[in-house]
Amino acid sequence: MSARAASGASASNELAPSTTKSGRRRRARIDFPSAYDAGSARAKSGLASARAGASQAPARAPSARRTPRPSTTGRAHAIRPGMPQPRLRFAPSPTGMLHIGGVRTALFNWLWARKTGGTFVLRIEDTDRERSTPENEAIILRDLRWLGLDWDEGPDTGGAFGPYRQMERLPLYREYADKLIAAGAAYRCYCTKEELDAAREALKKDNPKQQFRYPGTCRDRKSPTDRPSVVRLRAPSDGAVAYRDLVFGEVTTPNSAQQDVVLVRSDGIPLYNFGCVVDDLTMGITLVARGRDHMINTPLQLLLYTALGRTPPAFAHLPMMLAQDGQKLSKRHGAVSVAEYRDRGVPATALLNYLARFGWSFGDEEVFSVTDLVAKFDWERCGRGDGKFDLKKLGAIAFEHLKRPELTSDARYVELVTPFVEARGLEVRDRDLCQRAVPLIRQRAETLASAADWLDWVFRDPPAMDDKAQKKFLLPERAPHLRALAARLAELESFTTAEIERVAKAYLEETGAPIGEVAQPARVAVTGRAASPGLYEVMALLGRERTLERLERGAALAAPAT
RNA sequence: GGUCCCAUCGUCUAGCGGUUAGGACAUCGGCCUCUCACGCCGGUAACCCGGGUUCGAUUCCCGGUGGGAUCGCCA
Repeated sequence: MSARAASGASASNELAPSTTKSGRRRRARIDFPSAYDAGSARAKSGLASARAGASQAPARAPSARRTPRPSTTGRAHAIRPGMPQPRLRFAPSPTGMLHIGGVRTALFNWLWARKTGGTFVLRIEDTDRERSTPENEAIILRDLRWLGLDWDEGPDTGGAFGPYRQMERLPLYREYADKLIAAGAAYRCYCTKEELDAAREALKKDNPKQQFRYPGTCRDRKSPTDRPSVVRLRAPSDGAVAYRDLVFGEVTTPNSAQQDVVLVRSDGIPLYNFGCVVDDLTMGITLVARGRDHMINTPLQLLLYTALGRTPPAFAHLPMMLAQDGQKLSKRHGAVSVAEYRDRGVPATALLNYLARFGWSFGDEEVFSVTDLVAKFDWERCGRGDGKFDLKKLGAIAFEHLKRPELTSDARYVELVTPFVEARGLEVRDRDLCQRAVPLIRQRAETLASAADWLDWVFRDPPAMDDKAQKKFLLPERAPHLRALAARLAELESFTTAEIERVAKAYLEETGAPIGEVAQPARVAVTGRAASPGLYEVMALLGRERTLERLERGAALAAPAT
């Protein structure tokens, strides 16, 4: 890695060094009693019951948890004519930066939407009023745009299913909460948070290992009071919920694991699980793809769909992306915010490529353009094992994207690198010059920041002189070589790489000077560094005037006029 | 502790009953070479353990162990 860094000057333009860890995967499986999983017309499991509402899934799946292999023919998520247009969503909470775990989730949803011709919805889950801010929302939108993950419906673009911010949909939650209460699937609870917290603490003191469960105080309360109340789910205690995850296969959870969770706060604002269900329902979401950390919420949400008498969407959970030490990815474990990678010069396409390969694979292929990804993505190729984020691998992918013209054209490269060059206090006045320089540095930069460093001498006049390089190569006895070379180059008819090389070779042959005693000093004179693209290419790029000027200056530095 | 999930090189992964267990990153050699790179060649390196099923398990089943997720009027 260190090798690709600009050796001459600033060193750390590379992505951090690091280590990573393991992960594994396995085949996936799909379909669920969802109206949207097209495949086999799976029975809409006995939903619809209101009372203690809950689908009585095959209470306790016998054994066979690991579903067989997905049949090529009956893929629940297969694209087939006649099925409703897929509607996917990414529902970030504006409580912080957009981080790479979230981007991975957004990406998979986006890929599927784009691949199937479906719709990608951006929904802002801002019901945590303590932490949500408009600033964070703006940052999330900005970063998604930078990544190119465009949405068809969202808070800024609007759409037929809006509004797209949960705080603007409060009446809807109230309506659905009332439905649940009317159906007996939920009830008002007047217990205060303080009372419950106290009880929770008491239990913790008594029996730390036991899980606190709402005691059911208000479950059968007959007389409403004037006190503030929350809406609680009347959770069923027997039976089980089963669904077929597109990635994990069949998942069965006993209802005994459920609790009378709070659905709506006393101030009328819904909690995650409820708002999420109401929105996915009312926004017509057909497939919910999200991180595995949400897998625990799915059975409860399924219970809610059932209680509401509605068909749930299909679900796909993605394995977790952990930090290199196996811990949950967070600010404390390396960079997690998208903005950070962008600022470090990782091209968006490279970040997307890396993230797509995380939990998804396509044979032995490692490098994909976004177009490739859209064409090749498939839930079936998603793995199940959690993985660890590997900065080095991201760097390698970024390098490939920057190196290959088919992934980043010369013109595109110029666009991408310009801000980084300007950040160094330089001006890219001559775009054409920059574009001609790109081929010379492609195989040397892993990030755009590094690329800008490699380009420094192209735009800085005179070039910044590296002390060590100057001391080592611009020796007094080399000055004559530089002057002689300059003199010969001055005579050249066409100042091209081939001609320059011809003249240089001839000079070496005639004088018998070791190439190292001429080329290295010349390189330092012309670029200010001991490491650079090929000397002849560099000179041709700079042109005769600047080359001669720099050779003379180098000679002067080597043998100061006395 | 309850519930859910996972388990192939250091890392990301391929594998879908029979392979010398493949690729990529990383790492170690070498070649190429005007420097640095790129590239090329080669090396080290993995099926968590135990039972089944089977003529044959990395692959299927069960158990164990290990790891992760989650148990809030957060999302």
